[in-house]
Amino acid sequence: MLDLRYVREHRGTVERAIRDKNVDLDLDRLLRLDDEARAALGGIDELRRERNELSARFKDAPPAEKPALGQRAKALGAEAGRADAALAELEGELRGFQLRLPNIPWEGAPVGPDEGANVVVRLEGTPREFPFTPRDHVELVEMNGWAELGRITKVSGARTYCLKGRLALLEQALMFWAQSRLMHHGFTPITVPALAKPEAFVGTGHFPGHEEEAYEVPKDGLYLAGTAEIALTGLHGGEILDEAQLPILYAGFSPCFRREAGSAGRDVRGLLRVHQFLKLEQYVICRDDPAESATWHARLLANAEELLRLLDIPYQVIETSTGDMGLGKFRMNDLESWVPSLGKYRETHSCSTLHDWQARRANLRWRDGERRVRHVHTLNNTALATPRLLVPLLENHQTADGRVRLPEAIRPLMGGDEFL
RNA sequence: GGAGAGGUGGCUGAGUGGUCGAAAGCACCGCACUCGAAAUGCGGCGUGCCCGCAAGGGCACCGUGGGUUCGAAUCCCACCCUCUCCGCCA
Repeated sequence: MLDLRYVREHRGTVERAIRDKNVDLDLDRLLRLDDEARAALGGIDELRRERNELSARFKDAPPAEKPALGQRAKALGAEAGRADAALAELEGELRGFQLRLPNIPWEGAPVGPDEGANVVVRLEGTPREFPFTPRDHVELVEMNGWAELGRITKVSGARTYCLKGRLALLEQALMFWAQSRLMHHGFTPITVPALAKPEAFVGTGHFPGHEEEAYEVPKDGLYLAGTAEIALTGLHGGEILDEAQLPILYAGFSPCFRREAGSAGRDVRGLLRVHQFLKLEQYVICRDDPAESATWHARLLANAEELLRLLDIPYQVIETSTGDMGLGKFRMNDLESWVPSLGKYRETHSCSTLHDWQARRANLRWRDGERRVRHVHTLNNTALATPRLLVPLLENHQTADGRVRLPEAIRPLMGGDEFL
């Protein structure tokens, strides 16, 4: 969400963001609604002021004047009430527009309508040359009894899975390992609910717009979140944080649910794109200083890269284009891990800076040295998501006989064994 | 699921339907005292929006939404949430 005053005063910048982010939004209409709403508000305030004035006189007024005074005050109040109802309608419409206002992307973002405009900024690690034909992760998992991929659809439908045996253990080991490392980087491990109220989804910017991506629990008015970001943004929502509390660094762990509506037929095989998964998310709330949030952006990315490096997974860093980064993002970098069976890099991580766009929606603020109240900046980045990351992990480290060599970093948590 | 209690500013906690955006204390900020600190004293100290260059002015908000009234934190209704006890459960 953008400040309407900002929109009024930086119309050109907002127009460009709308265009670059490929957003369908009538800015003229928005500004017109804003004008009307402010004009209406002025009138209502004036009516109420008069009403309040009459009411204040009522008590000490001569008894003879009271009926007339009361009547006039009541009439003013009723008029204000009617005007207010009309204003509420205006504001409802205005808010609908306001919620779809995109954040202003940073000047370094490639401009383009979709992921085709994304830029590879760095390659890290070298994809392994296999002296044999590498198997894909589904084969590896099946020949080792590490999952139930077919059977479980009887129970839970497509895009669901069971991890079994040592792979089930590895998932937990990876999560524990990543959480520990982040803790040493100063992040507070925190587990959060996947269940959340729709307001929380509005707070992050997932609603309105991406309702189709979330599972709904209508009986209780709740939705299942596809990321810990939802709960973590809401966690401090409405608060005014003290400067001393900042930055807040969370390593949020949660089950994640995604309906994958619109990706029917894509990645249906295996563990790459599933409806339910586990994710450890780095999350930062900091002061609204662009230099500071830029520093955190770099650190989040570095932390995620460190984990990938320690797991010996080759990856590339993507600078996401304006059209692909999403409405609320200021900047977004994806990490894509090498998947041998596909012969390409696939997204396993996403690092985003939202500036105060989310903070405005979630009403998340801090008080600065001059005791002024300001919105915070928020950032989030995948630290580790499974089972998606298991795909490159298994495939990159497979041996000719179908075993998987564990990266050294994770061996201590897997009984010191070299192989899974 | 059953029974009860309660939701007021960062916290604790007052608040006869009118001068209450809200006492008091704590916390916090400024100043004084001090070599410095503590203690003490004085002053300040909610949020949002609108108008204004500013000074300042106005409106709204005491869980949420309705209602009664000239006037609601205070009365009425509904809902939400929290806490305690019982039941059930991981």
